[in-house]
Amino acid sequence: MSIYSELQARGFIYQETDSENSKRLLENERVAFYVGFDPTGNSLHVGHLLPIMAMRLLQQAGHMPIVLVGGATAQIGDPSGKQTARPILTKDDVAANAECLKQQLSRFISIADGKAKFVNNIDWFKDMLYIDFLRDIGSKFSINRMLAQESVKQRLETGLSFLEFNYSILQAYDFYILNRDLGCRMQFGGQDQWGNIVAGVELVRKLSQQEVFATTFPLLLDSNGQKFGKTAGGANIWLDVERTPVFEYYQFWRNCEDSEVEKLLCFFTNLPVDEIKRLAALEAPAINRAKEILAFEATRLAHGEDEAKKSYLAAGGKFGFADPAGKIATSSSVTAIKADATAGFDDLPAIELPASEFAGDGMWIIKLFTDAGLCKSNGEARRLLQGGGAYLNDERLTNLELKVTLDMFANGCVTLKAGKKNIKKVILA
RNA sequence: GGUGGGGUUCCCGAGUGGCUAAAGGGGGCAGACUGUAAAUCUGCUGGUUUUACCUUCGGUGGUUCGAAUCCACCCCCCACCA
Repeated sequence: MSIYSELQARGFIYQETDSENSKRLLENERVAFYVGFDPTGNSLHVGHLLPIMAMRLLQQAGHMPIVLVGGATAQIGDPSGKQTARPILTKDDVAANAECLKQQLSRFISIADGKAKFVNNIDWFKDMLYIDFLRDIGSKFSINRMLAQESVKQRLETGLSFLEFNYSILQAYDFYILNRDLGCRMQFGGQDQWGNIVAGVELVRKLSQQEVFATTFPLLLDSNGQKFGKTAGGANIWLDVERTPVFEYYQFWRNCEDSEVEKLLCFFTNLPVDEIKRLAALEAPAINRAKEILAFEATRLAHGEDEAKKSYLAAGGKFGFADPAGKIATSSSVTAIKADATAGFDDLPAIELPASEFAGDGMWIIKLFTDAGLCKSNGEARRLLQGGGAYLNDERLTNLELKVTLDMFANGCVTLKAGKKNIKKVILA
C-alpha cells in the first residue's frame, strides 16, 4: 500500500490543499515535511500523538520529518481553537521543554543520523526587525481575509489581542523559511491549524513562487466531545512516566469505548488496516481482545516492549484476560505472552510506606487512601468509603474508623482499591 | 477617554443582609447492571481532628450582632460611542 493510501485508510487525512498533487508527491519523491509543536509543557500527552504517529508513518515511507519547535510562537500563544489567551512562557522554559519534546519524540521517530531535523523558529524570529517584517511579510496578508477565518471569527466574539492575531502570520513565515532553507514542501497539522497552514502555503507561493502542500489531521474527540487524551477525570495522559505511570497509560487505552477501537488501532498502532478491521468487528466479549491489543501496542510504542508486557500481565491478572487461549489471530507480539494471571502482580502500581506507620494501633484507613494517592483529601476518602467504593485486599470497607495494622499485610503487602479500577499496592518499607 | 453591563465553587450559571459551603445544569467520582465497554438508574462532588470548626463568591478596606449580598477605592473583562 502506498504511504498516501495508508494515511488515507487509517483516517489521518482530514483536509488537503491539493489532494492529487500531495498523493503524487508522497508516492514518487522523498519529501521533507514539517509538523509544528508548541513547547508549552515539559511532556507530551496522548493528545499530541496523532501527528506523531503520522510522522512515524511518513518517515518509515522514506520521507524526512522536520520537527518545528515553536519557541517564538509559544511566546505568543496560538488563538486557534482556544477560548482564551494562553500564559506566556519564558525563553528558558521553552528551551527546556523543547529538549523534553525531542527526547519523547525519539521513541516514535528515528532522530539519529539526521533522519529527522529539529528546528526552532526563535532562530529566525529573534533578530527580525519589525519594519522589515511588516514590509516584506505583512504586505502579503489581507486583513479582510484574516478576519474571515473561522478561528479568528470565533475569537472576535470574546476578544483577541493583536499579538495573537499575528500568530498565523508567524506560522506562515515558518513554512516559508523551511521551504527556502530546508526544501520543505509539505506541512501537516491539526484541523484547527488549517487557517494558519493555508496562510503558509500562500505565503510561500507569493514569496518564492514555489508550490507547497498541506494536509490536516482530524480532531479526535471522545464521546463527550472533549478533546481526546484526557482521563475521565480530565487529567491528561502523559508520555512522561513520572506523571502517568505505565500501568495507567495502558489502562487508558484498554478502557476505550467499543465504538472507538477501530479508529484508535488505526491511528495509534502499526497493525495492518485489514487486521484492524477484523479485530474491531469481533463480537462482545471478544472485542476486549482488540482493546488489549490496542493497549499493548500503544504502550509498546511509548514505553517499550517490556513495560507493555508488564502492564498487560498486571491488568490481565487483575481483571482477566480477554483471550487467554490465544485463539484470535493477530500480528501483535502480545500473542507471545503467556496469559498468566499471577505473573503481573508485582507490576501493579505500588507505594512504599514505613512499617512503623502500621505498628501498634495501626494507620487510619482514611489516611491510608489519601497517602497512597488514591484520594486527594481525607474528605474524599471518607466519601469513597461511605459510597461503598473502597476495598482493602478486595473486601469492601464500611468502617470509617478502621485501623490498618501489620497483621493485615500478607507478604508485606496490602492491596487498596478505589472503585473497581484504581488499584494501589501498599508495600512495607 | 465617555456611557452602560459584568467578574460566584472544575465549567456554565442562579443568588442582592441571617434559612448559603452557596439553586440548577455540565463535567467528575462511587454504587447497581455489565464485558475493565456503552446506555440507564442511585448517591456523592471545598478542607479538617466531621453533630463542630476553618477557608471560598475579582482585590483591599469599611458598615453591621451577622456580608457573595450594603458602602468606598482599586484591578480585570465585555458592549456601544470617541
